[in-house]
Amino acid sequence: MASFEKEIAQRLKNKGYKLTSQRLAVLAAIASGEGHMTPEAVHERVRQVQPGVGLVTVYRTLNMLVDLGLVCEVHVGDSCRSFVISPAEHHDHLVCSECGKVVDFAGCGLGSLESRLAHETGFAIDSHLLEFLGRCPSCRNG
Amino acid sequence: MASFEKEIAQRLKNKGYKLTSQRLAVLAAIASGEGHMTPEAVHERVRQVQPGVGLVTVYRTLNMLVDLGLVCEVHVGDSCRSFVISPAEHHDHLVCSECGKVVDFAGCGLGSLESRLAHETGFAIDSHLLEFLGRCPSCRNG
DNA sequence: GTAGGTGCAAATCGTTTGCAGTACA
DNA sequence: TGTACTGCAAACGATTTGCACCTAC
Repeated sequence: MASFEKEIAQRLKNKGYKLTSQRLAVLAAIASGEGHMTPEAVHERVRQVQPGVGLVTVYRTLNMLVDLGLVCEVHVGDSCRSFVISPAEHHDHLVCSECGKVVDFAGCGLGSLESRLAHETGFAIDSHLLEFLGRCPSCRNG
Repeated sequence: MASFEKEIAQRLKNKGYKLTSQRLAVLAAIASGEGHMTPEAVHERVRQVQPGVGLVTVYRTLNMLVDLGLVCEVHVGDSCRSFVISPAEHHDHLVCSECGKVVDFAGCGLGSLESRLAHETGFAIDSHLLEFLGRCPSCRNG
């Protein structure tokens, strides 16, 4: 965990941000969650550790973390603005429609489709958003 | 256009909805737009034809049209809730990050990835959301 | 010591709901 | 003619902003 914090501190410093206990708490809250979390849910979890933290701070911190690439948004399902911890590299999401659990995966293999589309439409493609929606093993059995 | 309206009227009737001038205007507004449109933008365009139409009606109509499968949502980019005309079959989107133009495409070829993920993670995959973000030919040259 | 971060309350934005009048079937 | 649709205003929830105090660097 110490090295984790050091890594974070470094990334914050690189962008001119300061490392505060609130920011660590927000990050820890998201990291400890199994699935995507709404700002509200993050706030609730943060308060269990640091009761004084305001919802406003959670919002500000979330925006900062997205800017840093430490967390990313999930779109699929109910809420349009939920957050999950983001691995450094490009990845996509597999989301459980019942419990909200999120599994990351890399190697979406969209390269050839991307080339085909670029060729057919003339678009210069920069990025993509890919999310699968389904039911995770626990929810299938439950 | 007449056959277009007849088709729409039929689909509305099938679900027990009535065909009103406001609904046609909303649909026409979205259909005439090149790209994805926010509820606000749809409202503005509708008012150019029928000044009296309220934003509330636009919202209600959009929900109804999504329910009918006549329009669908776009997630990528700035706004989380924009709408485009939807072809009947499953399709995905290619969105221009500059002008907002949306191109539909079918045959995303995600079947094998889906099977692989289902096998590796144990998820029962129901659906997916795939959107490419890039710059369209006009915006590249402009 | 200073710039940036925090927390509160209030403002703001997007969206939905209640209700009386209106229009389609 | 009756039921569903519309439009207004008001309510509502989520997110942002202003400001005084506090804290990491």
